[in-house]
Amino acid sequence: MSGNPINDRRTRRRQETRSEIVAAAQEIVRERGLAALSMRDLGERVGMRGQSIYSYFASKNEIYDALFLDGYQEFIAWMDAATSDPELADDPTQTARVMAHTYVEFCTTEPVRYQLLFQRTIPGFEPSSQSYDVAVQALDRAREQLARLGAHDPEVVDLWTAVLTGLAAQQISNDPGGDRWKRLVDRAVDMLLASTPTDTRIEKP
Amino acid sequence: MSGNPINDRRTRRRQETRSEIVAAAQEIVRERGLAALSMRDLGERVGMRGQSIYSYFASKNEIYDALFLDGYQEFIAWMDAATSDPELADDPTQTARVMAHTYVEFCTTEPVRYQLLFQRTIPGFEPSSQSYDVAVQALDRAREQLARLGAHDPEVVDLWTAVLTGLAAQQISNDPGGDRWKRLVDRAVDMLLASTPTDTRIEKP
DNA sequence: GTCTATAAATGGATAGAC
DNA sequence: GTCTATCCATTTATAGAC
Repeated sequence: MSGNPINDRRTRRRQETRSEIVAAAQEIVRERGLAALSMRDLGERVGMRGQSIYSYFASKNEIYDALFLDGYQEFIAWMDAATSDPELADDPTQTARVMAHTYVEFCTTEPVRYQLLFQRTIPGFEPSSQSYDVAVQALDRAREQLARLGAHDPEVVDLWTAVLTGLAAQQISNDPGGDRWKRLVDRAVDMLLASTPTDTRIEKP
Repeated sequence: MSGNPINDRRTRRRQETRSEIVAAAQEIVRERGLAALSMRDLGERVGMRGQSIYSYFASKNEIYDALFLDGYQEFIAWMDAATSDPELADDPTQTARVMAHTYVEFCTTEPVRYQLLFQRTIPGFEPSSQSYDVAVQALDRAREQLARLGAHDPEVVDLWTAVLTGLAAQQISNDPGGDRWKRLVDRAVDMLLASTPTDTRIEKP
């Protein structure tokens, strides 16, 4: 990019500090909720005054945006890791099952992330267009995989996302830390598969 | 209670004002979200200073509690109205279908209420024991109705609530004002019914 | 790049006059 | 029962010294 080793070093340091700040922000919202993030606390946790954060992020919304982007990148990583098993390549049904488990686990292990990424519950926050692009791309990829089960019917995909989101939502708000709804994932998948007529599925090549 | 007509009148007036305040609070949260409720704004909307509200409610949490209680009473009213048709008395399947539609409609017509009653997303708010009792009672009644479909298996009920909550959640956060998920309710009910083996259902008397 | 100082707004809650 | 006055805490963000 620049070719100047001094500038390179400087921007690298800067990126490191930005990452530190985002990591600290993640800690805070995990412990106290999305709304409880304040620049003071954030600064304190990262070892500087709250005002100094503004040297790295122009506003609090930019911090939320970084969390949002980070969250979707983690989401992609989770899904990729779960579906990368070569045995799944020819088996869309099993792939869908694995994805279902991964999605619900992803949501319930970090409820705040679920809220930020999938529920859009933050008062004045809108993701930047770059972050939004990543989000759309991540969700499209997941939906595309599910669509292989019922290619002729987009409603089937919506039904899948609703069922899995519902399991996560109920788990988070009515049995946090438990598995009352998480353990129903397989049953839900069976139900969804049964309701998708085989003749609408794409056959193996 | 008192027998004193002057005190009666006074407490009646007082109750009227309390109701006015709760109604105004409902307006505010509907327009601007649960977190945006402030005593100042609330006072302004009801025609007094924010501080004067404290003559009726000891704290802001008491206002949330009144909204919570009110919301569950509305929930009961919706469910009763929807299931009071005498033709449903002998038909648990059709009753479940009607309840499903009513629940999703109830959640999506007032997302803030869904958030307050079913998602517990308010920072420091815990319902009072009285309000909590009403909530438990309301949910138990609904679950009891659904349980008639799969009496031997409480997991079936949890699956129902998850699916319906998921439809509402997706509708609210991904297509507010539309019907992309609402229109899948019948399909979801069919799917749920199909996954509940007939031999586990309670037969008509 | 981090600090101090400070602006400017907001919000919950209490005291006491009327 | 409602008001004024006020306290106190919190928070986002900017200006400017170092």
